[in-house]
Amino acid sequence: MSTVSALGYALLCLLVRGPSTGYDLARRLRRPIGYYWTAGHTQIYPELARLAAAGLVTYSAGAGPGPREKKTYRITEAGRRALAAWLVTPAAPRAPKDELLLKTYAVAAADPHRMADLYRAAADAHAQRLAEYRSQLTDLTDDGASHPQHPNFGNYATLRYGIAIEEMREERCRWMAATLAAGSPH
Amino acid sequence: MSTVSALGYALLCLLVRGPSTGYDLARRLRRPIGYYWTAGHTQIYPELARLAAAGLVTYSAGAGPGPREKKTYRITEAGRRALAAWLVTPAAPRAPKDELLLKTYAVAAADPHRMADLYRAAADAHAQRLAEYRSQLTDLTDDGASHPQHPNFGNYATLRYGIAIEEMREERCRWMAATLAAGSPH
DNA sequence: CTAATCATGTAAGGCGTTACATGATTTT
DNA sequence: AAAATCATGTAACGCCTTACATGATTAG
Repeated sequence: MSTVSALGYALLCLLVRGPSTGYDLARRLRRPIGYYWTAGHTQIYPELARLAAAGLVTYSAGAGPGPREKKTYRITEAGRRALAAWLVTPAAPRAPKDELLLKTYAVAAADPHRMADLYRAAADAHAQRLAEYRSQLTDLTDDGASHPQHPNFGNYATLRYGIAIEEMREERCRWMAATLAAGSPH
Repeated sequence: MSTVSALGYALLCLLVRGPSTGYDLARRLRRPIGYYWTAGHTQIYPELARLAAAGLVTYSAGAGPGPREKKTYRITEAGRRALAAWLVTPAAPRAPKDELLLKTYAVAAADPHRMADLYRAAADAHAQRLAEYRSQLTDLTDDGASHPQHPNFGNYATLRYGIAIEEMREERCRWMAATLAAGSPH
């Protein structure tokens, strides 16, 4: 009984939209999925081999640029069924290791002005990412991807989610910076 | 050159507030930190040994309830300095593996009504957690922890952060459920 | 001429979870 | 009598990152 890992399903999520090489999957993982899921090629190649062994993907091999063959992977019918079943399964709750929240818990153990700087820098990083997301959202909206039937609705919905996350985090970081600065006159 | 892991700093974050046994640290990690950082005792005990070897904590041993000695750990001056330095260091950006966002990306590959059920269930889970957080926030506010000088300000700030996260996620999940339902008449 | 891109893999080591192992005291 | 709590550890295994390894083509 071969259980598929979350990474395996992430690859199926990409392959259900079209065939790819392992290299191409690594590239497609970087954007937009890379904002909330990452994997390097060293994880992807062995995982593709496992998916192929389980019959969830197939591949056709040809001449590659390097010393090895280039393999193009496709999702199978069994792969589609496994993906559809996984998609509607509730995720087991996992604690999302958030280093900034950990630092917030112990904020009293460091200099308040230096901590305020940290939150200001984090807020700026969130603002920058927000700008990227918003420009991508404009393109998708122009394509009509805001309708659930549109093939790119998944991209649209994840972006809306991501934007809401970044907005909230930026606001929280600004609040922390302001509160720390106000509470500790220099 | 002993580099301390994030878990090590998490333990220092707890020990800076007071001495604890390894068992007690596991308990204190569950709430409120457990919402955004977890560790079982099997990780904690070896990590405490490493922190002790690095001179960041010390312990006093006594008779325990089981066959082994009970050890009470305390943070050292070197530990306080290391913690303070880490707190003001910007975190390396790590992708926060979010399974629900992955499923959102591939939402088109499953039945829309079943997916709407998934988002409704997730929204309810966020609502339940919100209720817990809000009741804890009330207690802290009554204690005056909303001021940055108060010893429990760290708890207050993390809770405010956590509440903002859960509010945003609940709202996003409700939007997904409603949009999917509206887009696919039964 | 150098760097980036395309393309595929292995190996070592750290991080994290689950299972195994022991045993006294307190609560149900 | 059984279960939960207090208390500390080891071992096996899976996930993930970093480093190592190869080599053609294209862009600057």
